[in-house]
Amino acid sequence: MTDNSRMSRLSSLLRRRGFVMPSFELYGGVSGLIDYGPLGARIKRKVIQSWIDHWSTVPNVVEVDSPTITPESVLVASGHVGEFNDKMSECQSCEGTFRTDHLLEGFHNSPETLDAEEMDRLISEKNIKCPSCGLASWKAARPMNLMFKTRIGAMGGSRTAYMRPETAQGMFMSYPTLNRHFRQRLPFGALQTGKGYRNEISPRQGMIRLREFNMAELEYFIDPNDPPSMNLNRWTQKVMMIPDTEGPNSGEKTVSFQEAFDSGIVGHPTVAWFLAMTFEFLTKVGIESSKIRFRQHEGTEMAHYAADCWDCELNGEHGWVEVVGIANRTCHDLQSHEEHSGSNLLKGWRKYESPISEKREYLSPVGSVVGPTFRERAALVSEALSNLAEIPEIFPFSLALSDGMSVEITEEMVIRTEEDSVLNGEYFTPHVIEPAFGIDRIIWHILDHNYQELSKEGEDYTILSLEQDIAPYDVVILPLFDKDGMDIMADEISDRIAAIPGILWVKDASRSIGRRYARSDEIGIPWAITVDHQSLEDGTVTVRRRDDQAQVRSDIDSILELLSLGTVSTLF
RNA sequence: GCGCCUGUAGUGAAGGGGUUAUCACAAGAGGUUUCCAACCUCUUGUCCCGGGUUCGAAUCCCGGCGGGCGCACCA
Repeated sequence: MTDNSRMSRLSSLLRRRGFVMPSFELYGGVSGLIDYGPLGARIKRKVIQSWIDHWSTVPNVVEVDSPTITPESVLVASGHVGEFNDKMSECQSCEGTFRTDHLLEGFHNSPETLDAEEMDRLISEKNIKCPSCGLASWKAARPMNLMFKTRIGAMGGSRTAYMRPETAQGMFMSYPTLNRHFRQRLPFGALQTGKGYRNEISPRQGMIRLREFNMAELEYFIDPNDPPSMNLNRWTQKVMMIPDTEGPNSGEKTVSFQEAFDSGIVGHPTVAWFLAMTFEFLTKVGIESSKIRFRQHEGTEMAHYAADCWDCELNGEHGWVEVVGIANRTCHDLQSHEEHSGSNLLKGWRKYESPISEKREYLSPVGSVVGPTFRERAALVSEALSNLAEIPEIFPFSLALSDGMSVEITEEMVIRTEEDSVLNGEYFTPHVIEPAFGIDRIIWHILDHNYQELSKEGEDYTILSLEQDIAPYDVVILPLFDKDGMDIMADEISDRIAAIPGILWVKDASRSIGRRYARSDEIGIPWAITVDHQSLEDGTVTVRRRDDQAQVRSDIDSILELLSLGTVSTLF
């Protein structure tokens, strides 16, 4: 089948030149898994490095690294196991698929607690009909588990585990370490890049829906009473924002980040700041700003952990695609981990502006009287005494215990005590603002937005106008002819470039010079150094700029210096 | 997961129950050439996998795997 679309030409290029290709093709391939080839792997590494550098400019952000294999208990607490174990029922006549517990709503108090067999029995007992075609013939309910399950330990004592569906849980696990590292002072954040896994029902669209994918996430822990904000005027561009259509600001807006926050489109100052930071990052790595928009989640599409979420979407050959989610996860994760683990290390400390001193009066039980009088219930009496809101003036009085009984307290059972307490602050569970980036999707859009199909002297011509920081090579070395000493000089220059840290080069000496320029333009090498006859005489070479094919001649020493500084463009 | 379409060198395609599967581009070696895919010679390399039908299957049939689109799903 002939497919002449721009997307298929771009995909062919990516495969042909070694950017990305299907994995395990020797054995037929596996859908949802891709390889980055020699050029793609370079780009991926550079994008991730740019991402780390970008977010590391935020004060109090550090990098961590945690395992991809995650014990089940962690993901039970985070809610992923529950969310992932939904049963699905499929209609036999129209093939509509629905969550089984949703079908059973109204027929059972807590349908989500039933197992698959009970669900199926209930479905047939109640003669539940398909919402789309109205018939009642269902296939057996099946669990839809989108996590890859595995076991830690080979033999009987092994524990159930899953490949992580997000890197975030690793950062929550590190919270006590981070809190200590930052000396208990919020806000602070941890970032992590790495693989995440989702056993998608039907991966599609090349690099867009993968089963194993590269994520980059930042968990920024804040005091909800004092959320950090930034001067948003640093970013002047206007961007498209689509607030929740059910919310008060519905309708597409084109606003600056400052305007978005001032007008309440984005309600949270830290979220607004992160939207702007996200925009800045994407444009820095070569995403076209006109193809960026932010869309707020509807209440119904919100993840189980989020109170508010903005997606950053990019427009490309696949339409608008979500590439970043900026979620206010509130205290959901830390609180849930606190409850499930019983740890008390997942708190933040909020110091009061001035200490609160409190004079408190209470009745202290006299053990030698209370003990013998109430025996095994003495502890309940002590507890009830310390919980008394007001101290009775008249004895004896009746004291209600937590077991529902009351006892009579006489004067000699207690001593009236006064205590001065000073409260300097309080513990609370920090909130988390999380920007989560899908690196593969971003890479696809970098390639898409920079893939230029041009015409040069009547012929098709392709340039990949990658940013210098993202390009797979910084420079290509081209001897005009591979002889007469030009070959030797090219090798000498290559050796000197190889000694510059962080600069990647490639030499190409085969076929005509025009063809070699075309080859390097096609894979996005920003600069070409050409050694010609004049080079042999005076030590100068030409530098060619990929994007407009302009050439300047300069001596090799200054070119190498500019290359190491990343300022070759000042030559033009 | 369902339905429709689909799978031939690195890429894009043509063909097709019968000797050795075709073309372009790309790639490698050599030649030529004083800066933008030129040209000449030579070279490498392909029918997704498994089963069936058949004297014979890359071709027909079935299944699997992969890809595209639609439906469903999508933290």
